[in-house]
Amino acid sequence: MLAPNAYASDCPTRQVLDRIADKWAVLVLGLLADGPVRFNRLRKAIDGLSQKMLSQTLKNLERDGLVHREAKATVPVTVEYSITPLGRTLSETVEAIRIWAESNIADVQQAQQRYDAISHHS
Amino acid sequence: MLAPNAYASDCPTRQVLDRIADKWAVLVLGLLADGPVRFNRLRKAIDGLSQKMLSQTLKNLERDGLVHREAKATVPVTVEYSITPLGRTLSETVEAIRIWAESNIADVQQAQQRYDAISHHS
DNA sequence: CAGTATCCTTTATGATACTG
DNA sequence: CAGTATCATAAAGGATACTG
Repeated sequence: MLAPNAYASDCPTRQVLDRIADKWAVLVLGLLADGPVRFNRLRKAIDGLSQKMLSQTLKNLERDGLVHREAKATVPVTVEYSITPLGRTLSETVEAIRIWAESNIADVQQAQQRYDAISHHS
Repeated sequence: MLAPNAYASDCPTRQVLDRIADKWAVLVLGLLADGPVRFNRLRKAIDGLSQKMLSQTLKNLERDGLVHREAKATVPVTVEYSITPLGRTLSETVEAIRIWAESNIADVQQAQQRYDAISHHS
């Protein structure tokens, strides 16, 4: 069996990478990892996320089998999004990235200041 | 000490997340994790990556202290990019994502086909 | 409530040409 | 070789209005 080569553009792995390389998807998945959340609640929870982008992000995540959508026949309708088992396995590795970011933000910012100070006229 | 909240737009952690949520950055970092590589070699190694995007990506990675740039005074000049210790710690967690993608691509594709089959007129 | 549809602006990216 | 500069275009995203 051939190992996929993520450096080739026609590799399906890169499609997955592209989806994950989506800041909204990462943040949505992170929230859903803690339990089911309704549409508007997600929207309010993630600062700067527009309705359009949320809708689009959720649709992609659902299509990829990472998130489950359940509409309840109330009036008005309520829709609950939850993470799937597959999505959960992904969210765990993505969580590692968030933790890295939180742990190393100081180093990164320091590097940025050094960089900006040395000519590299921003 | 306050824990950063990645869901707030003004959180520096989200800046890091945004950088990582960049498919080219992920791919470049992945290649550099295996050893130093010159500019044009990187360009050829990553399918679909234009000179402009590579240049931009490398500049960002360097500014964040994740990648080191070293110009050698040959004629013509050769520039070698290498991963920094900080970059290496990140690349290890990012590598987990690539592995996830390669391991689960089949499930994702199957989910996509199911999704597309059920109305959801693409 | 949970979206969709449309329009419009901004941003990202590609192509090309040029330089130390 | 390793870029930068410029222009053109495509894609992403926001605002607003509307719907089941």
